[in-house]
Amino acid sequence: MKSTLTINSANSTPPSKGMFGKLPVAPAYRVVFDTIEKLVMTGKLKPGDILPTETELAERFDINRSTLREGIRLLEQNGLVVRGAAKRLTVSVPHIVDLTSRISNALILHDVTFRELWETYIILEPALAKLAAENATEEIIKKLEDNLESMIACGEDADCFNKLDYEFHDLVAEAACNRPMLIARQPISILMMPAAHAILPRLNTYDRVIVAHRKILDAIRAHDQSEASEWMHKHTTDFKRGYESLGFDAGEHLVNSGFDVSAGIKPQA
Amino acid sequence: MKSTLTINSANSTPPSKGMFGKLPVAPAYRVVFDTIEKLVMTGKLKPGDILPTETELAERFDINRSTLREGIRLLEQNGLVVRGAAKRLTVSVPHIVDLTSRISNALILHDVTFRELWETYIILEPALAKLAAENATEEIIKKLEDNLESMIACGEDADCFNKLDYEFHDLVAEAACNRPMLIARQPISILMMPAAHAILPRLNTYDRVIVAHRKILDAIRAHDQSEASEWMHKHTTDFKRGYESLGFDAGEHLVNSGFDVSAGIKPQA
DNA sequence: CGTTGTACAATTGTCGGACAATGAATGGCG
DNA sequence: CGCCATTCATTGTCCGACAATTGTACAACG
Repeated sequence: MKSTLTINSANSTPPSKGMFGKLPVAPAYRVVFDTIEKLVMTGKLKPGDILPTETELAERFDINRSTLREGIRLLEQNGLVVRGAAKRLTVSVPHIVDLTSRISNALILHDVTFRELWETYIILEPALAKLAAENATEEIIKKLEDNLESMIACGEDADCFNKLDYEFHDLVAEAACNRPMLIARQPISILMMPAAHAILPRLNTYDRVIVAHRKILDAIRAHDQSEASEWMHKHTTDFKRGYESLGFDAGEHLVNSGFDVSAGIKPQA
Repeated sequence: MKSTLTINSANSTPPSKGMFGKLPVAPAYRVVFDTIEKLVMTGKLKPGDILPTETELAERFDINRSTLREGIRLLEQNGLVVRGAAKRLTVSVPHIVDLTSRISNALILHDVTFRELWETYIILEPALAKLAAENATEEIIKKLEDNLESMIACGEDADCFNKLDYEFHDLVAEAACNRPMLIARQPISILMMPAAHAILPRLNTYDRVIVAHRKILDAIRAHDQSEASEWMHKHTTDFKRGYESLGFDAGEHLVNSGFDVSAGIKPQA
C-alpha cells in the first residue's frame, strides 16, 4: 500500500466542519477506467488502436488481472473499447445506437411523460426535415423514395406500414447530417414507437400519411427547407391530434400508459 | 459446461451466406448484466431496492464472485446500481448528468462539428424558453432573477460573466420541465462552453446579453411563450453572429478548433 | 500456388480461495 | 440512556489455476 498522507501537506487551513469530506479515494478498477478513458479522450489512444493483453496491462498498472478486468468492463460498457477480431481489446468510439438505447431506458426509469416526448418530437422533426432539405445526399433521397414506394405498396398491412413510417422518419433524421439532433431524436422515436403502433391503424389515415411523406420527400429533393419543415410540422401535429382524439392523455407516464415500453429495451448492440 | 450443440437442431435450411452470423454466446458477466438490467427495466427491481450481497448473488447465479463483479461493473457504469449507504448495492436510476457527459464524450470522439452544435442549439434554446414560459415555477424564476442580478453585479469580470451566462441558460432549460430536451441540450451546452468562454469577452456586448436575459426572464415570468421564444432566438443568433464575426468556422471540428474540449470530460458524477 | 489440416502458443473467461480494510451491528460500560 | 470497544459482514484486492478459444506456424495435400 502506498502512502497517501501527503495529500493535504500544503493545506494549512484548520480542520473545520465541511472540509476534509471524503477525499476521493477511488477503487483501483475505477482508476483504470479513468486513466484509459482520459487516454482515449485526449487522443493518446485512437480508435482502432489495440491495447496490450490483460496480463500485460495488469502488470503495467501493478494491479491484479481480476481488478483490471473490472476496469475493462467499465470501458466496455462505455463503448470505448471492444473486443476486436483477435479478441484483443481495441479502442473504439461509442456507437450512437448504444447511447440512444441507454437514453431511452433512462427516460423510462425517470417516468418521462408523453407530454415531454411530444413537445420535443414536434420541435425536432421539422428542424430535422429542414436540415435534410439542406443536406440530403442523392443516396439517401433514393432510400426515401424506395421507402415511400414500399409504403404505398403495403396497403393496409399495419405492421408493414408502421415499420416503414418509422424508417421514413429515421431516414429524414439521418439525411439531416446532424448527430446531436439525431441522438436527441432517436430515443424519443423509440419510446413513441409502441404508441404509434397502436394509433396509426386506428386512425384510418394512411392516405394522409402518405401524402405528407410525399410532400416532405419532394421538398427535401427540391432542397426547399421551409416547405420540408412545414410539412413535417403538419405531419407531426396531425399525428398528435390523432393521438389525442383517441383519448390518450399526453400527461400520462409511459409506464402507466399501457404501451409496452419494454419494446424499447436494449436493441442489443 | 453445458452442451450448446442443440442450437441448430431444428434448423434445416442450408448454410447460405448471411446466416450463421455470430451466434449469441454471451460471456457470463454479460448475462448477469442483461438479467439484472431486465429486472430493473421491467420493474421487478425498483430504484431503492437493495440487492443481495455479492457472495449471495454469485451463489444464486452459480458463478464465481469475480465473474459476478464484472457484471456488476457493467450495471454500475450504466447507472442502474450504486453503492448505497451500507456499501450494499442499491438499484438506482441513471442520473441525467452521467448520460449527458457520456453523450458529450461520444460527440467529441465522433468529431462533431460546430455547425451541428449551432444548428441544434438554435433550435433547442428557443423551444426551451417557450416551455419555460409555460412551466416555470416561482422557485426557478427566483433563481433566474438572482442570476440576472449577479450578472449585473459582476461587471467586467469575464469568468464570472461566463459562469453566470452558462447558469442562466441551464436554469431556463430546467424551467422547461422537459427531460428529453434537457438531455439533448446539456451536451451541446457543455461542448460550446469553451467556445463561449473564448468569445463572450471579446465581443464587448455584455450589455446586449444582459438585456436579452432580462427580456427572456420577463417573458418567462409573464408566461409569454412567444416572447420568450423570440428573445431567446435573437439572443442565440446574436451570439452565433459574434462567433462568426471573430473568424471561427462553424464547419470546424471540435478537436481542431483550438478550444480545450477536455474541459467537457467527465464532470465525475 | 493456394488450400487444408495439425500442433503449438497466447489469451480470455472462469474458477476457487484468501485477506486487509472498512462500515455495520452488537453488546458492555459509564 | 448514551458512548465506546468489539465482533461481524462485506467489499476491494490479490494469488494461482485451468479449459476453451483463437491466432500462428508449419506441414501435407490438391
